[in-house]
Amino acid sequence: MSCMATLKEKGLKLTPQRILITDIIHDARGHLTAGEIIGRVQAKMPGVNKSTIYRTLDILEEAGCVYKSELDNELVYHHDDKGHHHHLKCTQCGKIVDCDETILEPLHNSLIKKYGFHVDFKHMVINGICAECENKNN
Amino acid sequence: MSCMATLKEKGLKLTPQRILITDIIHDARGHLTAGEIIGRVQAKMPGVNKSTIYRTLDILEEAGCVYKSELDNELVYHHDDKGHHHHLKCTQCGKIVDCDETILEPLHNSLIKKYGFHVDFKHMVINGICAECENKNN
DNA sequence: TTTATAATTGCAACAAGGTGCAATAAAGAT
DNA sequence: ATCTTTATTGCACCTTGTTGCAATTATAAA
Repeated sequence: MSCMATLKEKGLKLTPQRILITDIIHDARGHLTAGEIIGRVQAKMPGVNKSTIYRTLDILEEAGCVYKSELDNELVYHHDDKGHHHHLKCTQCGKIVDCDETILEPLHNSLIKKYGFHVDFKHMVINGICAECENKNN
Repeated sequence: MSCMATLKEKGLKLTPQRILITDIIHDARGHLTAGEIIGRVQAKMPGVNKSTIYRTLDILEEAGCVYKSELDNELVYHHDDKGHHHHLKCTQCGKIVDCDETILEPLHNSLIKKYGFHVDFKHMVINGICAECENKNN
């Protein structure tokens, strides 16, 4: 539970809402959409406002406790300690395949060389056509 | 103006609204946000509803006349004939650097090899830290 | 030129996410 | 245990984008 400690170090207050939200993300395996988080929070603590939840998620993200990415025009969050990985999303069948981080290393390096640009490659979502759909199409 | 021809071939109707929207994207250099398009359309033809505009943009995208991408949680559109390129967006200073398509070729190939996944690499937005900000930080 | 028909529009309502502000509550000081 | 300060909450409202549906209009046929 170092998330709480991290927040405290930043001079942030440990409110019941924040503790609950952090616990929910901790307990989840894989990612949760903002909507799922809102549902789970309000099930345990009715009356918590969605803006509180969005704000807390932003704080946790900035503190490095949680990663935020975008899937299907929805924000998704997951806890730090699952390791970085990326999502290959098939725009035809909707299937999502996880792929590991190393595949983006070469791109990372060439962008630094050519543009001095340091990419933030955490849980990217890459759209395209998966192997099965590609076969069906041909 | 082959956009209009393309729409006609698909059995779609050439309404004044569609013609205006298509012209505006044609006339623009670089990309336009959805909001900018809505503003320009309504300046020339007041009363056109935003849902008409969003729907037309989707149709034009599916017809291959226009490319849609996402910049800063906003949809941006640009006309076909500017060629593919990508945007490197600095999350610190907000600056956007265009980079050319070839830089993603190796990734494209390795995703096909490892996962059989055919990435749709049109006008991606890649977040990170630009050279200048990186220098300032150190 | 009129008519038939299917596509399209505008509208109203909705969903996700974000923001300014007054009321509230956590945390340290007394 | 109480007070003070400052962060945080909830609220109401806003923005971008989407959707179902009745009214309208482009198009092609008569």
